[in-house]
Amino acid sequence: MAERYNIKETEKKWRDIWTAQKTFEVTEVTSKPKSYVLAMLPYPSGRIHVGHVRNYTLSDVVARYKKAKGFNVLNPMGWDALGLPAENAAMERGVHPQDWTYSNIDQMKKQLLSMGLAIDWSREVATCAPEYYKHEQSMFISFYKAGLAYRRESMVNWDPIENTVLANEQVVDGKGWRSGAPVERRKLNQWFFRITKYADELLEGLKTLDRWPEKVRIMQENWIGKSQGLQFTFDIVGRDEKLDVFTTRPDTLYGSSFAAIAPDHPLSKTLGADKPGYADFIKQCQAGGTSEAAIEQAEKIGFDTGAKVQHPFDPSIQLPIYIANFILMDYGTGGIFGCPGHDQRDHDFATKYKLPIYQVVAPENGEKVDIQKEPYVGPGKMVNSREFDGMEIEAAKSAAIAKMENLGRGKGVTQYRLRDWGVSRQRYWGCPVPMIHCEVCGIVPVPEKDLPVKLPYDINYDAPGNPLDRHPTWKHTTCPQCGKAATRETDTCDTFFESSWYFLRYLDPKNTERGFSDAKSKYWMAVDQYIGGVEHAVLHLLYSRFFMRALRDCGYAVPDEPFAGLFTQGMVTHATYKDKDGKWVFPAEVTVTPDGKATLTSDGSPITIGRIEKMSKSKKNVIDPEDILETYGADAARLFILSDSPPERDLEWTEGGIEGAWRFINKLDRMLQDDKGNLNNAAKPGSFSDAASDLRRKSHSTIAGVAKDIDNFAMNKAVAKIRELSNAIDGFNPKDDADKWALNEAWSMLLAAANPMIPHLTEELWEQIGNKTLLANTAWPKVEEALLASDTATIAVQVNGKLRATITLPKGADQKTAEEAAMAEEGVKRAITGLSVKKVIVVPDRIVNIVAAA
RNA sequence: GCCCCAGUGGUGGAAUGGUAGACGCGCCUGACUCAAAAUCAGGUGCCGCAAGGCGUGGGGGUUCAAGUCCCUCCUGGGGCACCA
Repeated sequence: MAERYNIKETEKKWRDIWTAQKTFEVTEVTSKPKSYVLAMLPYPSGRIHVGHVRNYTLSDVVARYKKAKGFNVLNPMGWDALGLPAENAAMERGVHPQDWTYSNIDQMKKQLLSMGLAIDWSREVATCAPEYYKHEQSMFISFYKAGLAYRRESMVNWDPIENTVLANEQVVDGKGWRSGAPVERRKLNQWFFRITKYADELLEGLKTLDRWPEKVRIMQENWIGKSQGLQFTFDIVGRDEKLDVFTTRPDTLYGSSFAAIAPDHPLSKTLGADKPGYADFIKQCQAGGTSEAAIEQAEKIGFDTGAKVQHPFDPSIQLPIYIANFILMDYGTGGIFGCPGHDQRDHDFATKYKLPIYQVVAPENGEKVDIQKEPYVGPGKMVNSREFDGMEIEAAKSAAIAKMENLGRGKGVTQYRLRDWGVSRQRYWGCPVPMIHCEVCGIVPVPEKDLPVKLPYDINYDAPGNPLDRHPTWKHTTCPQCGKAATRETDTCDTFFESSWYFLRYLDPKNTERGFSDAKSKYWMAVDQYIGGVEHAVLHLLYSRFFMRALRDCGYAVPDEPFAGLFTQGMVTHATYKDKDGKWVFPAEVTVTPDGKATLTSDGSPITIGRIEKMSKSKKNVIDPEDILETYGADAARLFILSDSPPERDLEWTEGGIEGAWRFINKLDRMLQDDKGNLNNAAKPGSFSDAASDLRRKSHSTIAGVAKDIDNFAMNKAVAKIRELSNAIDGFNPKDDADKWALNEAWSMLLAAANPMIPHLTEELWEQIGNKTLLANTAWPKVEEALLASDTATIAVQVNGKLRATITLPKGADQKTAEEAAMAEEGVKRAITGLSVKKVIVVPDRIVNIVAAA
């Protein structure tokens, strides 16, 4: 009996060898094609979770496979180390954010190392290091000089729990994305990045990203939110002021019955301030949007200013101007014209304030619509619209825009939903904005030679708000221009800043002069395969795309699109458990019997099994990867994660699944110990037995199939093919030297194909079958195409589309042969008894379908 | 409300319009064992003793042939949402 495979020792042995030999360290090699494989960098929370394991296993499979395929593969890792959790830990536990972060990095790195990842650790980056953020401060200044970073007073989303500003993207359903607290609106001076300058470029660029998931492209497209329409000017009756409005439905202009402006529109005060009830109304609008209930009810309210505008096409028509809470100041012009007949919101509003509702579009099929009851928003032709009558909607839009342009009152314009990216955070643990406020000179960038502006270490959290702002000395400095006393900007940057360019820093991590050299960027960029969670579909991925364009315009050599290929993995889920008191319980504390009953392991009390959900700390349905790696080893963990679900779908973590993977690891080792004496790696024999030929066909088709599956991210299918080959090897009994040669070939190919998934075991067995060089450095096996084609084909025989028999014929047998063989089958004869054959369809080597009827 | 995506055995999931259920989990039978675990051999979509019939969320359609294409409905998941 062979000694059982020692997972722990063997896995460590190979990791040490890879490290010692610097197997995965790379430099720019022009003789090979490059491949940049990148997993989204983790936040150093201190412990890896199963989602990380899935992410890095996927990127590792791709990296190892690409390396075998002859690519010069860069697969780096780093830490997204700035951010709020470190400060929360500081406040809760009195540790310093920096110390907390670095100790977390140490712990997490140990865990990652135990996964056996093919990472070039010499390029490791932590974004909280001044050596890192120095370069983004330099970029910030470049952006400022290029007009891409600017400061303005603006309404911000204020998170009252975290005491900080949130980006629009960080507000989910009116609540802070982390705290869950209802967001308030406050006015503050804030730094912004002018992402809107690239709105159209970012939209157009999506079309070139053919290796991105369709879903992510659609989400970004919606986020950018391009709409074409007409902007025009209303004259206000009896006043000099004008009202600009934007509409995507200029065709419905003759159906308008009111105009409306946002509560914070400049005209709001001008027209309304002296009217009774105005102040109350404005107060009511501001309340709306802060409280959760108000957001959900979202009732439309309006205030009649008493002022009127003239219809641009017919000054005799006068429309009342309302102030309405559903108009947004920061979209379009902050003003609209209302056409209640063909817009739901306008209809709601008109109904409430008893404004007239006119029909100007009629369905073409003559269907009657009751426009007073509900608006009609479908296709049709114009009615009650004078010169536009009879036109299709699209034609009427063009005609209305043309007419307005001729009148000199407006023009066709494009609007975007995308807003500039607010990057200011009133927080300590972030990259300091490298700016100085001087009473004389205004805002002055910190000179390049004074970078980085480092965070001070001696801070305290005794009071709420920003520790930088109340630090006794840090913010006091002198103006670089006039030399007078001045103060530093105390805002730090949104942490999405760091992750917008980290993949460039990996290319040149030791460069002290610039963030990265142009030459290295030209060699490695773009990232060939980026892998991470779909939760970053808009935020991180859009910011990174913006960053490339901004850097490009500041003279850096970067491609417009940072990520040529993107793969978004599914979540890892697990059943949830509650004890008899209704409290959540960790899976590790629960024993589940085969009949599906669960008890608390410690005292045998009953446990209720709940829904299968995304792993989350709050529901305790989490598995600690460290336990798994310790118990089953890295190979088993990796194999299980890859084998069950397609990577883009959710993966349910099950005890049975990980055990199955672990059994397979041990089985492979046992099989090899049995086969060891039966391998022949001498010269290739001239002929093979039928059984050996079958095995060889399986070996070669596995190599071809696994390659295709990995290329398509169908890792579960690749694993299935590897198991099939191992089953074929298991069932093969070599009888002569040629058989032994075929068996040796099968083992070599099995190990090569499985190496990206289970690198430790395959490396070990590779050595045991007599190889002197690392499998990690071995080229992907060459497929003998001739072997893939079998010389016979199994053909299905159907009668009226139902399977009645299968026949085996030589490949390429002609239609007549196939038809005759099919007709000779008992099952076929029986099925056509009493019927006459009308037609026979023969698809060579595939199917014969006999169409028969009475 | 709008926009995506997905519904296949007990279960995770396979299937260029051409033999539905590969591969795994679970389960059943057997071998080994005093016994159990591990391992090994075999079986396992449903109904039926069998012959056979029925089967990819429901209904309709295209086709010699539909899990796959088209229409429609249902269910689940995700994204966006006073965006004029």
